[in-house]
Amino acid sequence: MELARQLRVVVGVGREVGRALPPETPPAIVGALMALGRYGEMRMSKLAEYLDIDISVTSRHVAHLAERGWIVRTADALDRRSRLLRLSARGEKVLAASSDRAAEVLAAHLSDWSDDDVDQLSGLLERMRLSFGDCRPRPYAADSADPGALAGAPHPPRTHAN
Amino acid sequence: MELARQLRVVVGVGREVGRALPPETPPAIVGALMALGRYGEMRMSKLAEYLDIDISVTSRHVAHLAERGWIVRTADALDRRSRLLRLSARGEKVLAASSDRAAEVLAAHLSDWSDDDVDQLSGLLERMRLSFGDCRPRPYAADSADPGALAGAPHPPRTHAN
DNA sequence: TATTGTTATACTCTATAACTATA
DNA sequence: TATAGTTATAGAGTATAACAATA
Repeated sequence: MELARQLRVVVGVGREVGRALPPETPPAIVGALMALGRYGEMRMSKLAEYLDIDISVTSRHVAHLAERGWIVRTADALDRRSRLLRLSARGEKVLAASSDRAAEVLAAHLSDWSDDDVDQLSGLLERMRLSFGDCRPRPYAADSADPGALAGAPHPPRTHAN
Repeated sequence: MELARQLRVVVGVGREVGRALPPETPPAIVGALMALGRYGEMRMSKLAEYLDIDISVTSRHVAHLAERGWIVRTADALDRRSRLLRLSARGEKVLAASSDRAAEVLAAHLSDWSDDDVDQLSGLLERMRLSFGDCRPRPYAADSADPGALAGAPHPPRTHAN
């Protein structure tokens, strides 16, 4: 599976794009902004799912965003344990600036790519994301000799759209 | 440029594949093994270029590989400052095991992808790598007002293939 | 009792700078 | 003087575990 090696390579490309970002908006922060900008208001657990990182890490990123006034947190009427997160006006501006910078770097390196090529790659990556789905670290690393662990209802019922 | 956001996504997928690797072979180490397995014997600076990381980081990874006997280092007769790196027999085995594990994870998530789809994505990623070329961190972050910095012969002459 | 989110801690990975040896 | 590589140090990013508040 040659794809495995290519994936390591893409991580390198991601680093390169990240290096071009200003210090105020490191890659992980921009990733959080992008997720909120693309999918709109959501709660912490959902953001962690989009970012494919543990919720504890997400919590720190969100604190970082809130300290700078880039997001607003409103109470979730249906579950007072959590709050809903969305970009503020300032957050939108920071996101736009970061996205523009990232796009510049990509455009500079991909100058000989046609729009179709870029769209094709983008589409395949989006599809790959969907194929991977929610794949954050999980407490079980069980091999096949643990029939009960995954049975039953591993996920709690969702009481409202999020 | 939607592609910028997709790139963050791929980084997440890379993490997911990395999480499946055993602790003895963390993702960065597997990346080094893969580069040596794919491109064969090379010197440190060339490996750093493939991995898109600073040579100091590469030095530590290589030390890690050497301590475990996964590579052999032979003298470079044309330049005694550097040594040539290549996989040992044990290194080949470790690489094979790691690649297999990574391939398993990918296959599990991409079970509904056709071979053509995978090849297409793999090809586009390879092309993207070539488009980015050598893009490790550089000491100059100069904007356009520095005409002399990049002129002349920025790279030393290559006295032999590496 | 289970779940959401927070905090403390440790580990992986990478970059910068100072240094040695060789070209 | 310049380059290849090493080591020390600092920082970003993430995972694990213990915890508080709510369901």
